[in-house]
Amino acid sequence: MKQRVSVLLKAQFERDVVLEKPKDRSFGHYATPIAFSLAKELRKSPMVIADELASSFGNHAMFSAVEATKGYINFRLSEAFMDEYATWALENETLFGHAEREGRILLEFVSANPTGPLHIGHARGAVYGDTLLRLGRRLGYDITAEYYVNDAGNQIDLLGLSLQLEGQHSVLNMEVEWPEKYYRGEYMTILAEEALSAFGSDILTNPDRQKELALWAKDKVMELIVSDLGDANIHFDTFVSEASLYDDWDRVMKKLGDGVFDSEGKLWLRSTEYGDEKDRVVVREDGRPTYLAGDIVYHNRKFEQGFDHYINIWGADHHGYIARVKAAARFLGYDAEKLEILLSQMVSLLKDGEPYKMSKRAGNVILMSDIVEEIGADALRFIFASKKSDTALEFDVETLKKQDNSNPVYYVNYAHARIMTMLSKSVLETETIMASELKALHADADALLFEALLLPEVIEDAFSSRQVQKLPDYLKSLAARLHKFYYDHRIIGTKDEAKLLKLMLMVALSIRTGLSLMGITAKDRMVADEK
RNA sequence: GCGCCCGUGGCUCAACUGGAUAGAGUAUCGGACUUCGGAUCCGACGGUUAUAGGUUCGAAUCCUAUCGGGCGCACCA
Repeated sequence: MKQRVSVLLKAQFERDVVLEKPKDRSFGHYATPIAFSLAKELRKSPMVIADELASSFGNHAMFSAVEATKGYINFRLSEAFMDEYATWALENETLFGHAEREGRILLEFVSANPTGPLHIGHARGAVYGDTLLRLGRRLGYDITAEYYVNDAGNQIDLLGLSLQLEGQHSVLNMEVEWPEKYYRGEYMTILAEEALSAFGSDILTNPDRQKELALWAKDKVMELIVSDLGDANIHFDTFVSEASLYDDWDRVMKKLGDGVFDSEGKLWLRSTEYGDEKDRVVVREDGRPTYLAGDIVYHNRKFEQGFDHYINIWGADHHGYIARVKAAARFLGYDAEKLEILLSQMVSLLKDGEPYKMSKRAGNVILMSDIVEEIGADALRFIFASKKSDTALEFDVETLKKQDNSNPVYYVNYAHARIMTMLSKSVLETETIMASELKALHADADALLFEALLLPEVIEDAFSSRQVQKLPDYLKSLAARLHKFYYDHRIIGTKDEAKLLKLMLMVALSIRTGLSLMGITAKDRMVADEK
């Protein structure tokens, strides 16, 4: 909708036009401050320019009014235009918000180590990534969701060791000496028991079988992770194993060319050349590759697949890592601009205003699965998508359990359910409702219709700015308008029933579509939990 | 010490990326049910946008400095 207005204005004014929504809707639906930027050039006051531009506009079917106010030019969309757009949307639900964007994007996110179940920090990155994925796909991009599995390196050795010790300690009741760092938690006990029944006790006691145990365990842990993600409606297209990449190492190293050099018996990446603080070790003295080596081969693999754009979502604690990976991309001969790295910041949970207790059982972390169980996947997704990903988030789980308007998921769902209830109570046929025209609406209905039609531009804005919180913000505001409208105006049994129900259908469509882009299924009925 | 992120009513967050009177929820106080779901709605209270300068028609947003907080500064991932 904004797109169409923008194109029209660009043609009319023969230049790019900034289009915004007036703070006060009584001014109109859209506005442009173009007169301010022309003022200097034309040596005239913005007021005069705005007046001239507005009056030169003439009549256009898309607008019912074009007016200049205090230097702004305000546009009011015509009812005919909005009715036509709404009718199209209702008849083409799956196309509503679609923008025919082209381009193949590789989106890598979560990529948590296969050494334990997902915690709450992973969950934020997961929700952020999956929401971006859904938004981008809606716009038409061809996006592959990828998970990089770090199944090589020290942490896998440590997984094998930890699991043996756990087995000796809690399954075989042996005395063990714990190292300084090891993996722990309920899942380790369960894995140890499983290992015992699958392979016998030797697997838990024989140091020579640690590696074998580790490789078995990381697959098990991955199953756990995939299941946790699935519970939140998050699914990946591809999983890339770090261990499987090293066969390619020699070839990729040659490709790095001058980007690497030998010193002190080690191989270094000359990352300072591209702004990194220091050069980084890629292969240690003993010949073992560092984590960076894997990431270089992995990113080479990404680029060789020829996507148009690459997005990585990393925990904010990895921000220092960005420079070296981008440097590697350039040494490999690729455009580092195509590699976009987004950060997802820390999460801290509260419960009744107090810090959420990390359970010993879980291994002193807050598990994603525990929170999903406590507040539900919908609430988790909604709240995690509600704040800019690159700033720290703090929220209280108790708020998300309430069933009133302090809980945004409830509030938005209730708006949808209200509409569904109205429709079921009306005697009108769908055809009658759809055949009615959205015209001669009062101001509240007009405002609600316009709000409902904004979803496509919210999707566009949220995806292109990578700020997914714009979607939940919009849904809360649309739901609020709906609730108020419902309170102020009766619909069933009035002479305007058909067209107002068509308006309701449009609002419901935007809510349902918006929620689905956050991986949440809109509710048709609200059922109170039994206490 | 260096780098990245951040600082907006008591609390949790917005503000169309430089635009009109800085908006929601929560908390507190006060209202609205013979009507489609009151799981809702309305009103009041609450702000020098951390501080100080600067840039311009215009700044919460951009620049500089200071203060405060988080994260990082591995041959760990």
